[in-house]
Amino acid sequence: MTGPAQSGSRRKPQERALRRKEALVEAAVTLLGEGGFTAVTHRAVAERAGIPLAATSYYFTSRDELVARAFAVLVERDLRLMRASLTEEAGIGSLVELAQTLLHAYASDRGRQLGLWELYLQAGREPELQDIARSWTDGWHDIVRTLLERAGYACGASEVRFLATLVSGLWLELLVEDRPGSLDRAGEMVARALRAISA
Amino acid sequence: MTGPAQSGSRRKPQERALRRKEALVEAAVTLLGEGGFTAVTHRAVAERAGIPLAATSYYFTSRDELVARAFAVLVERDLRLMRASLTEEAGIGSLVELAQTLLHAYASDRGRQLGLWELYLQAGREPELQDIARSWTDGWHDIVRTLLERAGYACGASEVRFLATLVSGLWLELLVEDRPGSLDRAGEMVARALRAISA
DNA sequence: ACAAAAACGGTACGCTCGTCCCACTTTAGT
DNA sequence: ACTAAAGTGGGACGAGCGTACCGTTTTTGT
Repeated sequence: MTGPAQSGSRRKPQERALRRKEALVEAAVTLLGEGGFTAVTHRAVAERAGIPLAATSYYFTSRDELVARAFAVLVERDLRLMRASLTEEAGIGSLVELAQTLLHAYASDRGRQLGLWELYLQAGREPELQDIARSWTDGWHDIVRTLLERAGYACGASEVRFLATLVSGLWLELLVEDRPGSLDRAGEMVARALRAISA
Repeated sequence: MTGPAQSGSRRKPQERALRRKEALVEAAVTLLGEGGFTAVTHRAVAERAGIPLAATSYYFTSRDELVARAFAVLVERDLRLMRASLTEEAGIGSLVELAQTLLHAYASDRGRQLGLWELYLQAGREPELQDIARSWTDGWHDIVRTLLERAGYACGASEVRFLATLVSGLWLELLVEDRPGSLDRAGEMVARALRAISA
């Protein structure tokens, strides 16, 4: 029942337990990408992680907590991945190309991205997810900021928001309806936004 | 079981049946707004519509079909509402004010909007919903186009996409995380986008 | 060594879900 | 008037769900 693992701990948690808990979150993340929010069930997660069913209730007091944890991990990982591909390719080509690289990287991981947006949207209904959703937005804005700074653009908070929001919209539309030529048009729009900022 | 109501109909459907089917869709729309995608169950819909459970299976071959129908209705209604508030207020103030009016109207119907986006996102996984999702985007673009034309802006397909996508992103962010001052910042960004277009 | 706490895992409860079955009533074409 | 189709609705089935129970094993502080 109520797992004493994460509540009032009078002893330090064991190492294997931490690994198992991590494995559960990992399985939840995978399942979220494969089948969306509804696919993340206790049984599916347990089976995917190779761990008995009861363990999921032991490590997480509820399914919501497990989902929230998966959301947080997914956001963190997403931001890290974005930062990584950003530092790698900096200075190679134009910002537009970089944006396309980012968008392309996302398209290769469609299921995971859909799951992430799904959880983001869920945050609109469940206050417990709000903070994570905001941290995603904030992190993304930070990335856009450093990107603009590095390229020598003027970037107050307003400019950053402008570009970040546009790319988010672009990216979501690209993800849901993948129409032919969307990528090119996306690049075109980013270019237009950059012109608007530099002016 | 398999309802012969919508398949090979050798007789014309009865009027009461049509009303009931409509009532079911209406209930589904409401429930979607209240509790999101997962709240639209056969039982909940039937109860809300004041109709026995079995009827939901009679009129719709599956839950997915019911949800898809609700999605279509929601999109159509949403576009109509937007067009309406658009013709009403045209010429009153600036485009920025108009955008704020639109965004404000949406905020007043938060649950419904969240449900709509939820279904839009779901379209990324279920091909049956793709067409509806695209018709939403297309309809929205049309609205932005007439809006721009009326205000005397140059509006090729590129300009329309630019503004429409930006506002979509704005709008979603406003909906999920409602941070203080978001509305003002949204107006600011729309103004910037319009400057970018007119230039 | 020994208790206490943590970890473990098989199992079961209670519930809700989508869907189906089937007997019944109403409607409409002839 | 008759008959076949359409409509109706109570009930049930099987599956999957979140979660709790509880005896067992392992770890840990003393």
